[in-house]
Amino acid sequence: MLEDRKLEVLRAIVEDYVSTQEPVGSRALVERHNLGVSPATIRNDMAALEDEGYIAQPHTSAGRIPTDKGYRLFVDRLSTVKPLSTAERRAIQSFLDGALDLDDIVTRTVRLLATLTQQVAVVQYPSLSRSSVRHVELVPLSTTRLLLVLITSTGRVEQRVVETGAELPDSLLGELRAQLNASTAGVRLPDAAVRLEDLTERFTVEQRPAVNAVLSALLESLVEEPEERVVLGGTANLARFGPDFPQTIRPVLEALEEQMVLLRLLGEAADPSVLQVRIGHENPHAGLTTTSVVSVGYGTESEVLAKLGVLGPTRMDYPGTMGAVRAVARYVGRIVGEGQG
Amino acid sequence: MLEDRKLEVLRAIVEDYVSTQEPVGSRALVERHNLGVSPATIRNDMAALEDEGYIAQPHTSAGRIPTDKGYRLFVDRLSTVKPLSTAERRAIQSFLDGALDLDDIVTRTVRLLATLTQQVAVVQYPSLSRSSVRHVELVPLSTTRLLLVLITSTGRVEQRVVETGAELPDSLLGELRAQLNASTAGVRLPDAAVRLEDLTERFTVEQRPAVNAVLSALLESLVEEPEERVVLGGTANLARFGPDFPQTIRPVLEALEEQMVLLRLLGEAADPSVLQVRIGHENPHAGLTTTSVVSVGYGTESEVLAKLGVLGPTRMDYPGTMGAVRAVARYVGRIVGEGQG
DNA sequence: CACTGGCACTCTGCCGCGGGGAGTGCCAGC
DNA sequence: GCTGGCACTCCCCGCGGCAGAGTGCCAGTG
Repeated sequence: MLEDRKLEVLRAIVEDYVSTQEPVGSRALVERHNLGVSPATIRNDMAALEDEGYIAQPHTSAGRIPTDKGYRLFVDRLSTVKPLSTAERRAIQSFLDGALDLDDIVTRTVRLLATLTQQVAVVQYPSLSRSSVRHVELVPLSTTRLLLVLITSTGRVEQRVVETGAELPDSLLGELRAQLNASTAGVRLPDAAVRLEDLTERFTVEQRPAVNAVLSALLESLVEEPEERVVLGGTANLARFGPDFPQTIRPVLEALEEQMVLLRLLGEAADPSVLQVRIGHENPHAGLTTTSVVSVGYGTESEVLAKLGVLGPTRMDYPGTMGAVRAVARYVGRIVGEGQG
Repeated sequence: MLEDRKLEVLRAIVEDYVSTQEPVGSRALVERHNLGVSPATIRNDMAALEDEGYIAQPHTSAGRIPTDKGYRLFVDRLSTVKPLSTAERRAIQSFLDGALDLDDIVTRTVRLLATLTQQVAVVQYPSLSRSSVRHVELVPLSTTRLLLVLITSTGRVEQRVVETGAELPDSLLGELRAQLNASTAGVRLPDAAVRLEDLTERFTVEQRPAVNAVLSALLESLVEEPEERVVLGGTANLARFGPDFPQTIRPVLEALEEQMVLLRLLGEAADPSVLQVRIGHENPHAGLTTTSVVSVGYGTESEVLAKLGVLGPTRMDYPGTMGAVRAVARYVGRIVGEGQG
């Protein structure tokens, strides 16, 4: 009984603090939530919760605010993901259905997430390594330079300029193009890299330098998993961060400019198909300790292709945000999945 | 003599205000700049400048700050573009020279501009309409869908999924690909659009629906000049905007999320090869009235391919910013120009 | 034993006050 | 036309006091 009420108190504190953004005291707590006890009793519980590190006082004789640990408990045990309203679901669908190509899908998704959650949205492009080769194209730019274009099953297009060193006649180019496509089309990117290995031998010694230049460029595109691109939106919502502003927002904006940081924010979940919540200090970046990240993978049923998520102040509406992130991920996954066929 | 000194006073006010960010008074003015007169004299000049609308007082008995009109005069007649130091020039060069492809060039440029000016940088991708067709590629996705890839002379790649409606056998696909390339390769984009017009007639009536689907998709890519993409960076520098923060930064962040707004910010100069400065209310966007934009076109000697620029508070170092923007534009123009060959 | 009401205490936020300082406008004088 | 001087205005800052909110503790009660 006692333990239960303490948890209930913590839940109430989190909810009130999230909605009012002000430290919450014992009196206000009993008034808003109908816990059937007096403020004094609540005070005892609060003292205990504070001892255990779930809440804290900004100053003596102020109300309590949740700590990161408190939010953690709230997310893990005291809340359930809030499903979206049907109106919201319909809005998501109609907003995403008009998308033309991959760029468009990603752009729309990031906007959608941002407006839905009123926070900063982050969407990663579908990963190369988990998609397969659709087509490889070689386009001559000059006698010794050509453009290598790699098209993947997710609709992504990678391009790269290759210096062949030696001259590359059209006939050879055609042959090479045919060979490349024959041995890689429909194959997973990492596997395709393997297939390239013995391709050199099918060409004459004179041809090899140029061929090898192309091959190694393609290999890099395939293997290096170059720049896993990340797009973000809704930065204007940072303005809602709070009054202790400039110090808070500066490092966040800086962090958001670094692709690497964004990738790490989304990354590293044991099972990426499960909603992941990183709260405050749990984040892998020093500038984001007053910030929480809600992220999840998206893709087909069998596979996660990339991740998306939302970033906001630790004091955020976790159930709502988690619901929105999960719902958007499902829709996007479905759409990207279709493109797979 | 008198007029000259008044201008000198205005110049001094702008410079001091930019560096201190505080209203500047008559005493401080004579101390820092060695105008050979007394504060009382300066006060008379200031009163005149205020009457004419070049400066204003935040409150009675405070110093003066420049108005938009004051900055305008400063930029037009009282300052010269400040050339970069050789160290800076060298840094620009080495930073941009490592670029691999067009994406990379643009990304690096935007970072460079942001760090150089300590402000928000905006770079537009080289325009399609001024470049020419390098290659058109058709890649089958399914029996009735294919991916159209357009590669331009600036290294840009446009992709689009086409629903052909009817089935499109490989042989026809090859024929169509050949025809498309034959009639458009090396041609300016708008001109290429014209060349497509009579292409339909070379195919049989049964083939035409599918062919036309492809043609119209390509036409759109060529003509519509779809999404002239704009990239920005250095948003963290918004944190330096000032203490009257949240109200100021919010609309700016919102404006920066709109591609259309960014385009208009850069756009619409009579001669885009000349540095353009938009000060405060001169901007075409309501949220950016406390903001100035310094922009200029970049490209080859004969042609402007796109624009880039910097956005910051009206209270900015105009000579330095203008110098940096101009220098970066020149280097980028040179690099993009090389790719033209 | 858990809960309650009461009480004393602490700290914040806010208001009004007053002085110092910076800056101005004006005027009389050189 | 420039200058020094002077009175005036207004902002900013620190101070003290007061109300309010919240706490911790304690003694009392079912």
